[in-house]
Amino acid sequence: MNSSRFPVSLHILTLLEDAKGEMVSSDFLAGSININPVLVRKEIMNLRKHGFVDSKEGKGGGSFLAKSAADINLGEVYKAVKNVNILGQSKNEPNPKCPVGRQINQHLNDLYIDAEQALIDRLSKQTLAAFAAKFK
Amino acid sequence: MNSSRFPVSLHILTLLEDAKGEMVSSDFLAGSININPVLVRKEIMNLRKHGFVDSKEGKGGGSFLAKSAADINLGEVYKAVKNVNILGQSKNEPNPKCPVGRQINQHLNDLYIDAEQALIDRLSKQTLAAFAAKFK
DNA sequence: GTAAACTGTAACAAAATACATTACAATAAG
DNA sequence: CTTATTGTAATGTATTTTGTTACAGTTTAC
Repeated sequence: MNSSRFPVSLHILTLLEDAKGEMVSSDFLAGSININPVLVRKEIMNLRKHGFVDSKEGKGGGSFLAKSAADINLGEVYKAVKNVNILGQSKNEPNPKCPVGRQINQHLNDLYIDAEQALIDRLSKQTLAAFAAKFK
Repeated sequence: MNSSRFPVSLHILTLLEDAKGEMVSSDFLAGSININPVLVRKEIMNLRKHGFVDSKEGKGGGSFLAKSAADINLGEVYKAVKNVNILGQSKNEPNPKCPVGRQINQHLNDLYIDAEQALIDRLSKQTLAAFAAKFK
């Protein structure tokens, strides 16, 4: 997917933590983030798939954290949300007749995995609880 | 700019290191990377601006490394190329009436800077020379 | 039991971004 | 003076991201 999924997801999670277990509607979330409610629901679908939140349908429904904010770290959130390579896509097909072109995707990939791990390690040091506490 | 600037720049630099100081034309580079020569020249403009390469116009012209590959590390290359936030853009305007919306961009930004620094630190451990040597 | 407030999800539209192409002036070599 | 090349602008095309509309399904409350 896209480029603003992490900020959107973190914004959602922060609002849910703020709500202290109260149901929060996708319309309310969308209003704070200032994006379309359908996008919020799509993002919530993903957060739910990863066990961070749960939702209740019907009148008075909405979403809420499925586990304590202290048990969610930002590295996990990042992993739940990222699907593109951090250092840029290498979707193109380099020239296989060139020794560099032939091997570069493999080497880039190795580099990506290593660099991204450093990023995730850093993010994992911060919990959602700690992040949300900054808004107090 | 875009998502494939880092791989393209690194591909260029690797080819130039491979060429051992010989001039390499943007057409040749574009052929290995399999993108348009104009994009290569634009990327080279940036690499030149950052002192990694130099170019010579006219017949027989092309580009070459402006300093030893041992003195270029991948963190520098990353910094020369990245202009979007690593964790995604937060270009949108969250609702200023919401306590979370009002402050989130500042907190996201702090997080970005911290996380990106971890990434850069990791990338900085590898030189262009070491990366290019993998293609031997 | 039906109206209201929601979620879930698909289909489509619009906007933004990235990438490619064309064109051509300027430069340098031979 | 011809040829190969960079530098750069302008424009077109494709891809990706985001927004919108629509509506079926679920739950609540009266």
